[in-house]
Amino acid sequence: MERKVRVRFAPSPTGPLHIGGVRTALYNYLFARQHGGTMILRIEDTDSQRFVPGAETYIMEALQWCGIEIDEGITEGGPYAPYRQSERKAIYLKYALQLVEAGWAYYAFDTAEELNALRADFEARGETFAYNATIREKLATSLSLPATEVQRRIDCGDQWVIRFRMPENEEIHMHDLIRGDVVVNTATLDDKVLYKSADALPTYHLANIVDDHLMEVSHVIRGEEWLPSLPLHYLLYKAFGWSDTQPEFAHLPLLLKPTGGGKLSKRDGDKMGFPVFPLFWTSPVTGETAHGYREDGYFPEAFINMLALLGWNPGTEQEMFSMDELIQNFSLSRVSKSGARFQPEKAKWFNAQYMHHKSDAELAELFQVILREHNITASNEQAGKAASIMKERATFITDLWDLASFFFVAPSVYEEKQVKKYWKAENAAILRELGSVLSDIDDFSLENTEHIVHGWIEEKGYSLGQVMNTLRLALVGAGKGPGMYEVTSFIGKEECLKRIDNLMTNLQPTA
RNA sequence: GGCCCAUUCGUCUAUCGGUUAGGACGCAAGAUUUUCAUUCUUGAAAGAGCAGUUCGAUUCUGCUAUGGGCUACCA
Repeated sequence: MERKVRVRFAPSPTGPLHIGGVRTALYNYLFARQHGGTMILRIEDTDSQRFVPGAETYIMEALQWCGIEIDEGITEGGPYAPYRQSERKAIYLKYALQLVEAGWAYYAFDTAEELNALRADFEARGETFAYNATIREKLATSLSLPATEVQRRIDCGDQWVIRFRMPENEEIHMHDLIRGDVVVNTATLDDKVLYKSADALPTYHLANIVDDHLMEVSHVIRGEEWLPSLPLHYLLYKAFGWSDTQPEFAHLPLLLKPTGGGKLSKRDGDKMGFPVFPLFWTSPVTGETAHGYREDGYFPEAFINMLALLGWNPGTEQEMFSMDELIQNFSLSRVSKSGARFQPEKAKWFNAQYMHHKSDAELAELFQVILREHNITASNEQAGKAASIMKERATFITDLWDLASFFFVAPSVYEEKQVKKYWKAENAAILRELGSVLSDIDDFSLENTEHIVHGWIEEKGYSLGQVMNTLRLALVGAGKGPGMYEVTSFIGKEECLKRIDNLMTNLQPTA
C-alpha cells in the first residue's frame, strides 16, 4: 500500500528565509499537493545561540506571500503538535538514552577547550582530527570510563554530550530520489553529537530523525548540503529500529550565486543588486536591512514561477506556470542534479510577463496604491486604464508611476532632447493651429479625434511625426509614451488645451 | 587534506545510444511604429579532456580536470 504523503519544510529561525529556502519549501509544497498529501512547517530552533527574534514570523509571512500553504504547523496546529522543536525538548532525551542503552551512542565529557586543543594538536602534526573509532575510547567517554565514574560525573553536574557511535567500517547504501544510489563507507564519518546537556537540547540530526518519525514524514525533500549527513540519518533510523518506515529522500541542487563561485548566500543580495529574500528584512540585532522581492515590486506568482524553473523543468517548452499548473506538472524525477545559478535578469523577465498579462482590474488595485502615495485621486477605471495602456513597458508595478504619471499630472518639466528637436518656431505655430483644431472637436473619443486631426494634417501637408511629437511634448513632456490619441482621449479636451497653453506660455521656442 | 555530489550555448535547460543538438533569458541585426517601449523575424552561441564499451556515443563505464557541498556541543 502506498504511504500517505507527508512532507515538511523545516527551517531554522536564524534569520530571514532566503530564496533557496523558499524553493525548498515550494518543491515540498508542490509534491504534497500533487499527491493529496500534507505540508508541515516545523521550526527547528535547537540552536539557542543563533536564534533570531522575528525570523519565525518572517518565514511564515514569506510562505504566505508566495502562496505556499501550510497544513500543519506552529500556527495551524495539527495532530502532531507542537511543531516548534524548542517546545518538544522533553521528547528527545529519552530517544538519545535509548541509543546509549542499545550501544549506538555514548556519553562524552570533553569540554570545548579540550576538543579545540585536540584539533590544534592534530593540525600541528598535519593530520585531521575526527571524533571517531580511533579516538573515542581514549577520551573521556562512557566507552572508556567505568560506569560508576560516568554516573558520578553526570550526578555532580559535569557537562556531557551524547555522541553517535559510528560503525568502524561499514558500507551504507542509500537511495536518493534525484541522485539515485549513493554509497558511503562509515570509516570516513565521525561520531556526531546528538544531544547536549548544556542546554538540554538535541542537535539537528537527532531532532530531525525523531520528529520526522513521530510526525510520520514520508518524504524528506531538502537541500543538497544535507547529502553528506544522509548516512548518519540512515544509521539513526536503523538504530531506532525505524528503517521500515524511514522516509524517502530527495536532495535538491543548490542555488548558486549569479557569478558562480558558491551557493547563494544572504550577503549576495545588496552586493549584486538583486533581492535574495522574499520580503524586506530588518535585523533586530544589527539593524541592517535587506531588499525583498515583495517590496521591490515583484508579483508572488512571477517569483514562484521563476523559482520553480530553477532546478526543475517540465520537459516541455512551457515556461509560464500558475501554482496549480506547477502542482499538476511537478515531479522530483525532473529535478536536475547540478546547482543552478540564480539569474536576476530572468526574474525580471518573468515579472514583466506577468505584468503584461494582468487585467485592468488587477492593475487598478495595484496602481491605486501608488497613485495615493502621490496624492492623486483617480477612479479605479482611470487607474486601470492608464496602467493597462502602459503595462507593456513596465517590468514592475512600481515602474508605473514614471511611465503613466502624465495621465494624471501635467508635465512640469520638458525633456531637453525633445525640446531641442520639437520646439522651434514652426512647431509652436503648428501647435497653436492644432490647439484650435482640437478645441473645435466635440466628440473627443480616440477614434474621432484621430480621424479629424489626421484629416487636418493631410490637408495641410504637415509631417505626422512633427505634429504628433510636438503635441507629445506639450502633453507628456517627454519623447516617450503611448499613441497620442490614447493620451488626448484619456485626459480630455479641457486638459489637452490647458497643457498646450502651458507649453506655449512657459517655454520660448528655439530658433 | 578527506568524503560526497555534479559537468550541454555567457546563464537556465531539452535530449532517457542514431537529432541539421531544441527552447528560454541576455546579446546583435532587421521589420513594425507619430516617440519610447512592446511585438515579430533572423543571427551569433554548447556536449570539459582522454580512454573504453558499441555498428554508432552528448547520452553507458573509467580516469583526469573543473565546479560545488560537507568535514562544529550550526542548521
